[in-house]
Amino acid sequence: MSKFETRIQKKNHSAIMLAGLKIFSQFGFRGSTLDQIAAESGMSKPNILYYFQSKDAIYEALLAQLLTDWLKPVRDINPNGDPIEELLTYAKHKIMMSHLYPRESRLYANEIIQGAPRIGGVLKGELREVVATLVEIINAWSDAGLIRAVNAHHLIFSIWATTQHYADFDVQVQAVLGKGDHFPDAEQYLEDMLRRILTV
Amino acid sequence: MSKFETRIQKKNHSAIMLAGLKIFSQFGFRGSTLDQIAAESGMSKPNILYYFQSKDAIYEALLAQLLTDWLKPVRDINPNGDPIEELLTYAKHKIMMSHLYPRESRLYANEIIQGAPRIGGVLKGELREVVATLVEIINAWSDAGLIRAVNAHHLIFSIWATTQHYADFDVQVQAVLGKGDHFPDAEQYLEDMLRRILTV
DNA sequence: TAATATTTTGACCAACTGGTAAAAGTAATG
DNA sequence: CATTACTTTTACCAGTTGGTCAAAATATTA
Repeated sequence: MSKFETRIQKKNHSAIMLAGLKIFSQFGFRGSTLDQIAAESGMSKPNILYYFQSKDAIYEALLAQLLTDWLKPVRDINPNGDPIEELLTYAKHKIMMSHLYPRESRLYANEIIQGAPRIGGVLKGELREVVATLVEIINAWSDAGLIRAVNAHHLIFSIWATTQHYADFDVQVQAVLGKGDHFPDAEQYLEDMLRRILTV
Repeated sequence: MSKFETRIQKKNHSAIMLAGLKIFSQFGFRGSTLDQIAAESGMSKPNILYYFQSKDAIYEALLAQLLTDWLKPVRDINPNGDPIEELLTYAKHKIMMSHLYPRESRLYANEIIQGAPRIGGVLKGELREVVATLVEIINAWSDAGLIRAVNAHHLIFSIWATTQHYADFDVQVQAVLGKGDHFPDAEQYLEDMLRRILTV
């Protein structure tokens, strides 16, 4: 009686989510079609609409899952841990996410670039709160002299920007550096950058 | 006989480009429609197609202009200037571009995120070359002991990522920081970051 | 296995898509 | 002012879009 009971429902539900992620992350919401998602998932269009009420519903389900996954590691930052190691762990986690789940990153980027019409509320609500908490932690660290005095907000933005860049702008990175795995170098650079900025 | 002679042609050509920039930067190529561009420019759809052969043509004209404008400041970096000041000038130029022309940045971001189907060649050609030249300059600087030894490629990526972030993710920045002009703070943070990374 | 519940499909629809053709309207020029 | 060149619009088209519906196919259960 509750959500997604049968094995068929489970299988098809996740097949649609996976196909939707692939298509939406590449073309954005308006640029994606149900036919594409149907083809990608190997299902018929009406069958997809049997599991999701609408194209919107698929997209929103993806975004909801994404936001949950993304906010968690920010909350996991320990105010009592070693400041530089805590931030480094977070940054490395983010760059690993860009490596392993670039499509999720691109889906989010597409949504934000287009003005976040569907998750504007979450940004001004949950995200803002989570950031505010982290900013307080960072400021407490610098007040205690454990890290340099930096603009905490822009520090966070710079971590987001530099880590997500490798997922969102992957094509550009590959064009400049050639094909291959550039994440080890990226991670090393990021670590060096953060240590330099944060070390007193 | 040559391009865009009459005043009407000049006016309408640039009106379409402006409207196209606004629409394409928000919805991406496939998410944008000629009707939207027509409405935005205050012209009829057939009239737009009188000045541009197709929807594609408008988009490609915008991208072409963009790439020219973006590659220039990279080429302007002077190998004989003061290294840190040269890179700082470039970074500040980029963040100013994000401030003044966020839509151009978003147009480009949309194109790249979607796999750069139309400018892949330029990326692997001109962009790659320009970056290679800059990388050599930076490496020469660090070999000469004028700046710290850093991964030049990833230094460049981090400048791009952090500066463009304020245009592409503007909605997110506004959601977190509240409405207002956050570019002065962003620029100051960026300067601090770069000085820290680059100073021997 | 028969009855029931779930899943899938084929045919279809109205709205929208990029684009066309021809004619009407407007500006420039002799 | 008349002719020519340029500009704009109206009406239209074929293909695509998100979505519906009823029937068919399949799975589950008594």
